Formats: sequence, structure tokens, C-alpha cells
Amino acid sequence: MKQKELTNFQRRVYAMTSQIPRGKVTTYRDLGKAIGCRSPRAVGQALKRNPFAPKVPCHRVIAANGSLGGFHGEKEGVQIARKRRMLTEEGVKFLKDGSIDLRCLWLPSCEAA
DNA sequence: CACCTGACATAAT
DNA sequence: AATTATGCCAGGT
Repeated sequence: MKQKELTNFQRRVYAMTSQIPRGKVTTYRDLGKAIGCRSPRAVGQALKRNPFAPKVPCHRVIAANGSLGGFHGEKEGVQIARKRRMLTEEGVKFLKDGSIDLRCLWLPSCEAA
């Protein structure tokens, strides 16, 4: 653990992520848009660090193309398998293609408004 | 302080 | 349609 303090940017990301209701998911882009960031990469970086592991449901954040993106720094592997299972347990459905069910998409702007 | 990296996205080839 | 290149923002070295 290197970074002891969090930057304002990460606080926004964690705040929004923690506001995601159970059984819902959001994308890096929409989340970034909600916090005023046009770069989904910055959002992903903040989540990948995830200093609040169980506190911040980072597994509820996915890529805009419907992919899970990554989890725990792994774009594919056991971590991704767990992420997919966790979402399924929360009620999120997946398509045969492996993409997430857009019906469960949650727009953070709804809370920001 | 400058350069590189990264859980993405979009445009161009 | 698939792959490559560039853009973007913040953090790390």
C-alpha cells in the first residue's frame, strides 16, 4: 500500500461507484461523465486501485461496449469470472455473447441530478 | 518535472 | 467486420 491519501478525483469515482444500487451496473464512460471526466481511463485507474475493496462495488462498473472490462487489474482470468458471478448473484443478466444486460444499466447522472 | 502506463472509447485503415 | 492508432485524464516512476 503506497498511497495513503486519496485525491479528490478518486473520491468522486468511489462516491459514484458506491451509489450504484444492487443489481445494477454502470460504465466507465457514464461514470466519468457524471463526475465531469471525459476519460474513462482515469476512472478505471481509480477503481483498479480500489482502496475500499468491499466498500466500493467496483465489480458493478463495466466497459461501455458491454464487456466487464477488468477486475483487480486482470482483464481476463479468475477475477473476471468472479466479477461476472457476483453480478449474476445480484440479479444482473448476461447475454450469450458474454456482454452485460443493458437492462441493468444504471446512469449515475440520475443521482447527480 | 518529464515520460510511461493503464479496469476505455472512438475514429481511421 | 477486425485491427491499429490516437485521444483522453490521472497516477506512478
